[in-house]
Amino acid sequence: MSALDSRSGSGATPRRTRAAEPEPASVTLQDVATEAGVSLATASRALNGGSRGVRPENLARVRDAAARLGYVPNASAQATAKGSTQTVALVVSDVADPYYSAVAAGITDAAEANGLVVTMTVADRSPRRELELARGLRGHRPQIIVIAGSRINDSETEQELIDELAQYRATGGRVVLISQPGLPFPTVTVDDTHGAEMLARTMVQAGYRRYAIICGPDRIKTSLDRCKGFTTGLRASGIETDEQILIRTRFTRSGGYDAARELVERGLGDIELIFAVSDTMAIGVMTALRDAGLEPGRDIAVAGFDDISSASDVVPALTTVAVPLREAGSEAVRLGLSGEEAHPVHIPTTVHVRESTPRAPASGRSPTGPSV
Amino acid sequence: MSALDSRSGSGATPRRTRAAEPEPASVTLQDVATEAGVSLATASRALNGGSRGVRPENLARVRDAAARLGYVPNASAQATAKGSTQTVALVVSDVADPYYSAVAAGITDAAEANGLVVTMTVADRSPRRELELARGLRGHRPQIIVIAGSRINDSETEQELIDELAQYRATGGRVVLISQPGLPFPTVTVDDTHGAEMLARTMVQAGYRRYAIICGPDRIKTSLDRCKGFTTGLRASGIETDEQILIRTRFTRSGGYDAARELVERGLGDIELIFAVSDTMAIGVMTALRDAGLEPGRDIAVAGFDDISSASDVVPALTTVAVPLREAGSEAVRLGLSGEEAHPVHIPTTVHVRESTPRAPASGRSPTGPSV
DNA sequence: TTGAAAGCGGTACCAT
DNA sequence: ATGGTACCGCTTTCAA
Repeated sequence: MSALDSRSGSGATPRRTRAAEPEPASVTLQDVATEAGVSLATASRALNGGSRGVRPENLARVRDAAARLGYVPNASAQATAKGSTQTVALVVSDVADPYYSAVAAGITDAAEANGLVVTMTVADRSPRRELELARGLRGHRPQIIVIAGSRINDSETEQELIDELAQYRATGGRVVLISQPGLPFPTVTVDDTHGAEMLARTMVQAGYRRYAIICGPDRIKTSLDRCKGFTTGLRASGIETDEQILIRTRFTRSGGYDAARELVERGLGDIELIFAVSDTMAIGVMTALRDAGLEPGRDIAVAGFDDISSASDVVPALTTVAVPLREAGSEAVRLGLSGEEAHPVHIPTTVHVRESTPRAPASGRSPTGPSV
Repeated sequence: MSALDSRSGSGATPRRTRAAEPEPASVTLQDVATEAGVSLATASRALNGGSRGVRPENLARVRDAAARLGYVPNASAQATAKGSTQTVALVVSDVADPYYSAVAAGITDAAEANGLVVTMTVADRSPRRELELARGLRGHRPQIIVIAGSRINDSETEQELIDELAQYRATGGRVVLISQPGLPFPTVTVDDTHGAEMLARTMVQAGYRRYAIICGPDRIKTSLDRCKGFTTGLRASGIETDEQILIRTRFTRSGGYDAARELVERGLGDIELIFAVSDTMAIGVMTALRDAGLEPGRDIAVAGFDDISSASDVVPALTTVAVPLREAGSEAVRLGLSGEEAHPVHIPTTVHVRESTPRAPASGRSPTGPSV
């Protein structure tokens, strides 16, 4: 019987001896070391330390013991000892929203590919909550904190958030923002402006000349950018300002509905295409048109932005701009890991032409639409 | 100056400043204690220990110091010291899938309400990956591990997964499964069977008598349950078996499309309503009908299951059964926290009647449909 | 190579 | 109430 009880003072086994265990306690590295007949340090090196400097024989011994005991290293203990974790923290506004869940998917993809685990929190579209979460997350000492939210002008909590994140960064953390440029941190943004511009150019090429543009409140940057981008594209294609009508409404489906109804009521005139700055709004537009007896895609064309799944399910399928949110998510992780203090990274968007905007002059089918 | 620092950064890093500026290294509880002029122990009690047994004056001192220094407790250190974390681990098949993102939303809701943070991982619909993740997650010692996946008969990894989870549970962890009954752990399931049955009854009441049922492979439990539930409902409402046609296909949109086309090709006969076991399939069905020159909702009724967002965007809006996945998620956390070794918890579903199944005999609008 | 031991940032028991 | 201190489980010098 080897007398190598190196544990704390007492000669008794550290674990309970005979009493019934209320809590089994999980296998520790020390257990593995003992089982393998090596020291704690060696066991640690064998299981982690890259196995460098451990005699092959011992290496095998330790690995065997670990497997036999079902040992899993305690991540928290590793983190305290090393001073760094293997996690990336994510703050989104709402997981159930396809926009954010796509981003989250991209982030988990990239994170897992790098051996990181994602801790996800939901800010519920509240800047204050976002701040609280950032603070709490700091306690977990993640390698990266990614915040994907629709920044709204709220300078009050904004400064606090910046301070919080700055403090996190000061201790070695990396912050990456998604779609909320203007803050002093590396940012990944979707190229809304350019996407909208390309859509406009494509529509003009398809033969449309007179437009109604339905957008949301200007303080929502996403909406503003898409709106501006679209008009820029029209102008660049030679469409005059007096051939465009601009309507401002809520950034929701019913906002789109109401705007389209208003449009119909005051007379569509010779408008050929209605562009709504989000697919959701565009779907509201379609509904309103139908309710007014107009058939979208036949009587009047409609286009949206985002390429949500409904966009291709709707009839006629909606022409829109696909936003690679998943890529935006992965890119955020990449950016965080790379340490670059890069300028805003722009994620390109893609125009998808579908049945809601048939090629105006010709009578053929839509020329580009990939899926229906 | 006490020379006991052998850390990497050399002794140059001052442990405390004389005035009020934060340090480059992150603030520790010891820093706060020193700043407040109390012991580590007291600081710990003041900041956590429930403030019981700390003189109000010191309590304030410590809290002030903490705030001044921007102290945030190190979650990993707390976890190692306490032996338990404040996290719930979630394994989903695919975050981007609305089904799972809804579940995830419910879980984060409930978790955050209980002061827990969620670590989310994606199994990518692979049972093997699910197993690996479960193992890795165990290392984080979460309070609960929730697995939301579509269990498929894969007894190979299944046993390994059970072993892994059992080991986790043996050390005090809680396991909760969502929608994959049959495993020896607390489970939350959606009441597919009953929902389908209610849908059938509702449709019969609405006047439909002859049905086609399109379902997926029987090994997908969800599909099977819905299929069975529907036929049970029909039978209970007095619909004879020879008034039903059953078609088996893939559990996808194109599966629905193909099945409906086949149906049309071999003659719809006097079929009045097509029920597809998922909305996605139902949308495929609608497309196929249209392609065959039939107008869904007018020439023939269509119903689905899930109430995905497209269901209400499609025209005509799809009659379906809403599945409260978000509630299923919250319920899972509740179940995990409660410690009940409950029988499977069933989450009830709700029938939503919309335009795709107009009340057959009468000519009025749909009687129940809440939203359009 | 290997083991002993000093932490990492906290918690909690034990005297005082 | 408060401070001293023995851990928690693991990493990483430092000597041997």
